[in-house]
Amino acid sequence: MAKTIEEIASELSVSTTTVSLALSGKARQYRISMATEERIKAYAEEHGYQINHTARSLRLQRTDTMALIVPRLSNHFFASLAEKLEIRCRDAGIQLFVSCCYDNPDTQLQLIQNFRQRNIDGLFVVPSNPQIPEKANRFFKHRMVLLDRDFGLRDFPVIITDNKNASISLTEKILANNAKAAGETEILFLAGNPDMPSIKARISGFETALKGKKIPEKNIRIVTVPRNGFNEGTEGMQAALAAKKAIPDILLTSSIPVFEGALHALKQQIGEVPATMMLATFDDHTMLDFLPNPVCSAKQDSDHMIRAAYDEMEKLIKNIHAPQTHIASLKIIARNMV
Amino acid sequence: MAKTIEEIASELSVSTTTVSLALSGKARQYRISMATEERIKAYAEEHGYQINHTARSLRLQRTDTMALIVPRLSNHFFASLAEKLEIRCRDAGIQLFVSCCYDNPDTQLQLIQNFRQRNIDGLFVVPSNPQIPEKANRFFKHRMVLLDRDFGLRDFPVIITDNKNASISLTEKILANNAKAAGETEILFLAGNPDMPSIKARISGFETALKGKKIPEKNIRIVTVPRNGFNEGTEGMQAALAAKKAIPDILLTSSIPVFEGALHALKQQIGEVPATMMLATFDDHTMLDFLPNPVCSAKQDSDHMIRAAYDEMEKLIKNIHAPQTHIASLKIIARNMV
DNA sequence: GTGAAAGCGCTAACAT
DNA sequence: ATGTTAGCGCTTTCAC
Repeated sequence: MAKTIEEIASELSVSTTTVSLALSGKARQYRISMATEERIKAYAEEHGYQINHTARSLRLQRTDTMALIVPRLSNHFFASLAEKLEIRCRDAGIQLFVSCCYDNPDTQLQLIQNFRQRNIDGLFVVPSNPQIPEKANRFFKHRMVLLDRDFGLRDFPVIITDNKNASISLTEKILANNAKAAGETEILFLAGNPDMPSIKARISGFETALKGKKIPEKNIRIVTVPRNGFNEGTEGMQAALAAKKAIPDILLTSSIPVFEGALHALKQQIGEVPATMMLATFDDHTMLDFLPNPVCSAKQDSDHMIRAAYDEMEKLIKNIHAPQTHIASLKIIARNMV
Repeated sequence: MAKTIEEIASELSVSTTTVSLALSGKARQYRISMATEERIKAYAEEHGYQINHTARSLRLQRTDTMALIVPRLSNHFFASLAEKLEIRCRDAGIQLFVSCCYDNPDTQLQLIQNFRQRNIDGLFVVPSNPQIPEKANRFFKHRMVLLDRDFGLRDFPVIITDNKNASISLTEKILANNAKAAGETEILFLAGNPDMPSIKARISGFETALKGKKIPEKNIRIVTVPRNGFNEGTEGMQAALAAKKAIPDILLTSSIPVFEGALHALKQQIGEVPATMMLATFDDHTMLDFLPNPVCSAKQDSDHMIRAAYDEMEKLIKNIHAPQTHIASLKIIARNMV
């Protein structure tokens, strides 16, 4: 084991108070003499003293630890959130636990309980259903910031993106580039879990944008799948192709994994992704730049989201109860189109 | 605050010993009566008792906490490692800290010190240089598993992939599909930080595979860049194009970010990624399926790596000092080629 | 079958 | 300017 404050104290024939104060930089405040302070610091340095954070946490009732629960890290958007939040926390002296719940409410609840037992100071969570925050609140009296999904819980800070408007922009952008006659355009929106508010908003924006666009009702299809995953994207596209022989001219997807799954199904079923098919998706990925198709994506502003999320958490830590909903705007990125 | 064992004890007029034993499932072992055990458990349940992990950790000198340090989570390979390791740890009752060091040795050292102070039980790290493990070992007496990079430190468990052989396979695969005459084939390998053993092995495999392949020396270019990043990929490709007017017929890259950066540069400089250019990269990505080019990738077996890593850590925790080097094999995935 | 008590390492109010 | 000490909540040895 490493040296303790008590050992240092006895070896230097001073009290633990003195050592503690010197090492925590409170020497001035408590009028420890410069000489003593220096002597202690030098000795600690020499022997590689490392504070025991566990003991400190127990005493201070604060662990300088927070947690982030996301569905998956293999979804680049969440990985990016995690990366940025971890760095933001670290800058504040907080270490971050990162967990994946696969959008399973039971797993999420278990994680929350686990984090409660570990006395984390705050929780960032992408809630998998509207009940989670209420339940979790028994444990974290409002030391909780909700990310990415707005279930209308105004009692907590919520950080989301402007999905409806982005969906409108995305749809309009792609329609503006559509070479086909409106009457003959087949358009398909493949959307993950429609119970999620973010997905609801994306669908709603899509419908809004299509109003009065002269595309016949029968040519517009919205296929929802239970999750925003690759397999679900594949299955959704298979189902869509089976239901109607026509291959869509325009494909929108609600996330990158669904996008990938859908294209995978296309390759499987018809041997290729027709190069003229217009593609649009929520979230962004560099690889989209290299597809031959016209591709349009809606990139979330994860920097903004994390900044807002941490700011809200700081308010909670300071016991300021004024939860705000932050709506970050998305950026539409178009490739191979005007 | 939540109820403590002491409160429960006094409210039920039993001792803290009894409560502790009942709640930790050691009632049988210590011959607590069934009746008492049930009474305590029911009471704890009813009042939502949550163990205080901090206090427990202090007492047990064990936090049931580990940490993973990777360069970035925005690199899908590392995100995938993190996701899998977190789940593996959680199954074992361990919660995982995940941190990004951006391959900065100072950051990495700071993180390691921080984790030492937090008394984590074990550290998984992608070392950013060969000195890190030695330095970190002052803190973690061999409770450390090294991932992805083999600096030849046989004193620690190391989990890597068989980069050299994969590089040979990758190169041979793409050459076998090369339609051009060997004498006229321009081949470029764009490789991230050549100080990293993984990159060294990839370069070496590339060179080995090219021996006796009749491609003239002057047509083979290896451009190294300081990091396995997008920007570095872009700059590397720009440099390659500037140095020689010829656009390579075959492009290999050492990672997905470099791959993306390189293709980005191509689009910028010559307006497109020629559809006949043969592409090969280490690591894998679903999106590669959708490029029009012949594309070949070497996918790491992250499941295997994480399993091995955790097994090695378990040995260390049990004070079995028999560090092994695990070499996971890669899978070559070919698209638009035979 | 159950209880008393020490002690993990730290902080900070209070005493000197 | 520095020292004494209680106590954060838990586990476990030893005593009864």
